[in-house]
Amino acid sequence: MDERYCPENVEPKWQTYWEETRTFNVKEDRTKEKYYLLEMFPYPSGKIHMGHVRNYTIGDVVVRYKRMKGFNVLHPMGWDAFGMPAENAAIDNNTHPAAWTYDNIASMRGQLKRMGFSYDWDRELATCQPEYYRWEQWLFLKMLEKEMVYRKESYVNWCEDCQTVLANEQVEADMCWRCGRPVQQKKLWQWFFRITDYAEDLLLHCDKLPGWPDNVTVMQKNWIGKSIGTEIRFKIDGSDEDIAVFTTRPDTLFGSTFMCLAPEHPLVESLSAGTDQEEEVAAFVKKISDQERSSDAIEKYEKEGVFTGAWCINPANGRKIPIYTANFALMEYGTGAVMSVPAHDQRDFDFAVKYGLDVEVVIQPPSQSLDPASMTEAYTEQGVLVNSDAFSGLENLDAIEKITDWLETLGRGKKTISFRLRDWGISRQRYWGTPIPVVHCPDCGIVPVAEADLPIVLPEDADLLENGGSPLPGLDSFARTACPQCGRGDAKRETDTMDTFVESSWYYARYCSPGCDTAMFDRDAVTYWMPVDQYIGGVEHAILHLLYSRYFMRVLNTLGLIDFKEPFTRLLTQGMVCKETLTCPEHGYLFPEEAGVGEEGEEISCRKCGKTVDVGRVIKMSKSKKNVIDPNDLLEKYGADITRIFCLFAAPPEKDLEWNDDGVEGCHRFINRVWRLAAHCADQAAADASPYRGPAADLAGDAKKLYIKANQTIKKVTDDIEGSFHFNTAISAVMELVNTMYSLDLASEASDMQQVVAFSMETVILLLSPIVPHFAEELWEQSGREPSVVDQPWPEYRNDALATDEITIVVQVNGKLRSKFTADAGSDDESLKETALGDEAVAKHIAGKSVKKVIVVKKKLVNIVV
RNA sequence: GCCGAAGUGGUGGAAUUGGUAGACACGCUAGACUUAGGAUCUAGUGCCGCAAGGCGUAGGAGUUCAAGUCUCCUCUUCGGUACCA
Repeated sequence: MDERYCPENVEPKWQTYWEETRTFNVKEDRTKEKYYLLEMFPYPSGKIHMGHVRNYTIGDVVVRYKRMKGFNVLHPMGWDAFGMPAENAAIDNNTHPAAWTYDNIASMRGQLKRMGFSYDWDRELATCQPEYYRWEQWLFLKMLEKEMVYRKESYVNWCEDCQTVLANEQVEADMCWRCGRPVQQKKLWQWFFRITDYAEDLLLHCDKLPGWPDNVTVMQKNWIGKSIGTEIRFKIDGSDEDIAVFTTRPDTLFGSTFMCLAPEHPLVESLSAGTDQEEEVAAFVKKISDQERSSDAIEKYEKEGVFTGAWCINPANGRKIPIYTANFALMEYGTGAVMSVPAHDQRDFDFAVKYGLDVEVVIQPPSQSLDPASMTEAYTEQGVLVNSDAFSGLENLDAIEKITDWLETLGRGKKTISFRLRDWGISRQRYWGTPIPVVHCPDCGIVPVAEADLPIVLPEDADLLENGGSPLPGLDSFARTACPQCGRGDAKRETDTMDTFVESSWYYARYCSPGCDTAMFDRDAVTYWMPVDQYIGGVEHAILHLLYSRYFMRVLNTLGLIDFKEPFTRLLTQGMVCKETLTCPEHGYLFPEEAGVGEEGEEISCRKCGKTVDVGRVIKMSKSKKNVIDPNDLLEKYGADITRIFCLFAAPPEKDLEWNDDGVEGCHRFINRVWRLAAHCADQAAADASPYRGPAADLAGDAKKLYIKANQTIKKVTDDIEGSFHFNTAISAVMELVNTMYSLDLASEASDMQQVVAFSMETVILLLSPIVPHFAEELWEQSGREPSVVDQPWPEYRNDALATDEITIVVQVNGKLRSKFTADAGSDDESLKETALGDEAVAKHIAGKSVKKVIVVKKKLVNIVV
């Protein structure tokens, strides 16, 4: 046996063994309970980073544990292969997105294999393969048939200089990231999935996902954002037309003193036409339309608006109020029109102050009297209605329903439910994605491609354009086609591709039968494996990816393709791996080794140019932020197992991890401590002893102590994996057991001690085996057992071997710790109290005071109140 | 802005229903052992103090015999984001 653990010899040996024995390849087996564990598949960016290592290590431990528990475990891996980075890399490196992507897949697959992850590689898939996206196109056609997908006009970021559409990420401070020119908004016809049809159901089931973390379901609920409110119709002055608004505060209707329309609202142009305001309105609309309309960007803009020149009538009191168009009114929410009540809405108040509009108080707080002239902010709390005709005097919460009912009798309003969730726009004016399978015919309009013609293969002979735009519209061999309906030869194929979130919304179902070429998936396989029992991935996907996946399963369910609706039974949202940024003004982001390490208080400087490095914030590691740490260095130096155990030991999985590899030496030492311990045990009589598995009561002394510790450790590790995935505490429990073994005289000739040592050593190996599998296999084999440790059952603990005979009792005086003593585990409260009161250290603190009360907490503490 | 989290030694992190704050590690300080290693072993290590003792879980209030844990307020950091009318 080597002096120390040599990963360079051991790890390839067992990786080959697992591969040759096809240990992790699975089939449907109805005699066994299934367990489907999935980690979010990676984007093939080139190299795996620490976030992947952390994510996949967590999953791998659970998979190996469940396997030992007797489950038939599915653990697949694949590639989320379409997306923008491939296009950017293609332009930068003069290659093709496909070549770049497949190269990256090859090297990342190699890295994952080197980590010893237990994937069923036979099920590997990449979403850029026509065999995969074919079924996505097929589903699109089904959805089109059922009107679950539709077209409408909507805005995209547009760079006039580059003549191309930009993703939000490609817009930096309102400027195009390529040419630095201002970005405009451009209206295009785009495809949308009607996810809002499922808003109610998606919301309802947020409460039926007990295996999901609360923060995720809460975020999803808020994202869907159901609000019950009232739609109120205001008559336009001098016209028969109405403007509908949606409000959750109809109780404030009498206080509405102006109205705001979204700049995109269809009435904005017609209302201002012919008025003095026409030009000003047009200029404002143009200005707003050039601004990025994402919330991040909008925050930067001050609330502003322009009078449209038109007025409307408040249906409650007949008051004539001005109609504005304002940048804070959104076309996507409610009706695109806001009834503004400046006295009771802060945004409206700010706007009213800025433009000198009336403020009318209609709700009075209980204790004070509001005066519009002296108000400095809106009053948004509860109160009693005033200035509201027949409704004055009502509590405002009661008035909500009463005013709504009244409006209904007037024919001017009704109760309405509104969702914040918007339909999912899936069109992307990009090359590297799934082609949308429709044809635009000058005669027939939009015509779906025939199912028999699928897949519509993304042409791989296209060259990316320098401006980053899609080459597809200009590629006649792809874009020109015959109309599937009338046969007309000059029809144009749809050249937009799908949002890459579409591929990731169903890949987990495809893993059940990845080779299936007659359907999206084999129904029997999906029935057996789905839903995913445990999904693991970054918390940054808490909303979009997870919500889209839930939506997709509902679509498949509606189409009769599956019997369930929720894709993921349990969810673990893993924290991000973060890193402090080090930025040189000359060279941009620096890796730590490129920056000179400054002494305390000293400035850090760049090794290349000597300039002072800016030590920035701690942010998530990501390709785009160029601060990824390459796990290869760790892997080279320590091997897979030490990298794995270190990732797990550093922090509990749901927590963010600020990367720092200082602690890795400790894990390295621990592994070698176990290695030497195993070697030592093999030299002892324990090598031949059969592991003790009887009751603790039959043991005494060190043997009993060790036996109890081993049983406690099994319980602790099992509970940690099963319950919370807190591997860090599971590992420290095993460290404690190992420390206990080191502290005892293991060479004792006593046969029961030898049996307990054999049991403890076996326990250590088995408990560590999901975490450091190569290491465990090697020790298992060297202890003279047959491979493989992955086929061993998970160790069981005995309930009669968990409690020790003696307990430590803490003594407090007025809640402050003053003394401790040990007592027999069976001692009753009264005797503990006696001992505590008689304690020397305690006597000092209660001397001269009278004991008012003594609180005894069973087997824990005594608190004396004086 | 909104939604969701997090804040504990020099560092990563432990702490059942409120019940010994700092498990387990890293680092550091001594020492031992050496055919000097990427060792290994032993002891110490929250802060202040010679000590008795006091102070300590982002900050401030509160509830309680007892608060890292519960309540309220404030601050900071992180993730998501499409200005919730």
